[in-house]
Amino acid sequence: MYSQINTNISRYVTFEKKELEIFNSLLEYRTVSKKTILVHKGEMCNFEAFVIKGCVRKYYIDANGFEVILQFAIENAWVSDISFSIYEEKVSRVYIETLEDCEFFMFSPETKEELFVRAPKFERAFRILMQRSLAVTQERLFNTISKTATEKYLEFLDHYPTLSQRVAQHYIASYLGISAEFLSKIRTKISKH
Amino acid sequence: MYSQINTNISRYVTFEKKELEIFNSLLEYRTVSKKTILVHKGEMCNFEAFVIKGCVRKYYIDANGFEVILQFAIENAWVSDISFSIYEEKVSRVYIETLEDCEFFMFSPETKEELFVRAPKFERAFRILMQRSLAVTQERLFNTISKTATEKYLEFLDHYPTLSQRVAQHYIASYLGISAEFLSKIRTKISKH
DNA sequence: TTCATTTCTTGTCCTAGTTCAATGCGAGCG
DNA sequence: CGCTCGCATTGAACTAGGACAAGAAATGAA
Repeated sequence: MYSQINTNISRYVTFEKKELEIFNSLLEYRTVSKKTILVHKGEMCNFEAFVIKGCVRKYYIDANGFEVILQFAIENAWVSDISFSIYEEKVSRVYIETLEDCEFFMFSPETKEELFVRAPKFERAFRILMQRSLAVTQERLFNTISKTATEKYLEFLDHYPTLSQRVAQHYIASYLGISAEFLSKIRTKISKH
Repeated sequence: MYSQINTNISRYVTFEKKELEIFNSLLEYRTVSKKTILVHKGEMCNFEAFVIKGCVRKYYIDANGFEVILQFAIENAWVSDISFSIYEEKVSRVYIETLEDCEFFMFSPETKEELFVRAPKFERAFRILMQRSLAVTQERLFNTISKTATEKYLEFLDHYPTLSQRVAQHYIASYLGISAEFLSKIRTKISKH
């Protein structure tokens, strides 16, 4: 049961058996059914979740009520809602919604702190994880600015080949920062090469 | 001399005097004159730099030779070139260029590792730093997708009030992901409210 | 001071992508 | 079994922003 997450966390840092046991004992296993929004019970809770199975989207809602998908997370990916508007405490809120029936391992901020106290090496693992997320997000920013819609879509298919089968197209459009209609037009154009 | 960087690194983690001494002893002080590109001597060197004084831009060049500015860094900010195209080892390369005469504290990856060995608490500080960078980049991605050029420019002025005085406008345009000409038009429209 | 180079502005034309329908099409549900 | 209802497609009209070009202003070197 834990092998999946242990492999993932050990990708850049090697842990002792004992450290992994501490890690695993602090994880909360949760199943969540399709189309549920993982609500933060009350206050600002920056949780962290590891997707064992399933698919979620993380999105924000802009001033005009428009959704912008910032991330899809599938098997072996991490999602979290590290709070986002730093400058001002704006209303822009993150939503994390399951798109399929999901299994997670979850962390509260407190248990994460406990982990770092009891096994400090995890600090390093999570730093590197953060760094990789940052690199991915920067790449995405770069693509968003410098590529055409068609290029972005083709690159998306390339990087996430399974995802286009699993999620609705208008979600992909939202992820790419284009309208659902235009994505549809791109697709028909591509299909008749 | 070190007070500036020590204040910065102590923002989210409290260090002992001794730890800060180790930290400071590993920093390399460097002055770089205006309009120089901080080259990576040869191989892939993901350095980290703290800006004591001055202003730099970090940018990528896309497939069509177009520059995209991903970050401005001024006093008390960090810049680094964490390698970026993860999926493939593409030609997309990062450039970090000084826009003014600059003073830095710099780290090589090796000295950073040495720091973590000798004072592990820094692992935590850099993790939190990473996390903040990620949040900033996500915010930027969100803005790039969901806001109009005018909104983006106004927000830029709001967040970086001094920067618009210090750097050329076409750099700001490149940062906002719009053309220099269009930014100019936005400015004239704004000025006659 | 002068000349050169870079930066900024302004106008015209153009296009990638949006918005707003209308229509078709499955898939889940009672 | 029929009926929604959300999703995808297509078309037509519209617009934010880009590309190009040419002049004005500013910077900077000699």
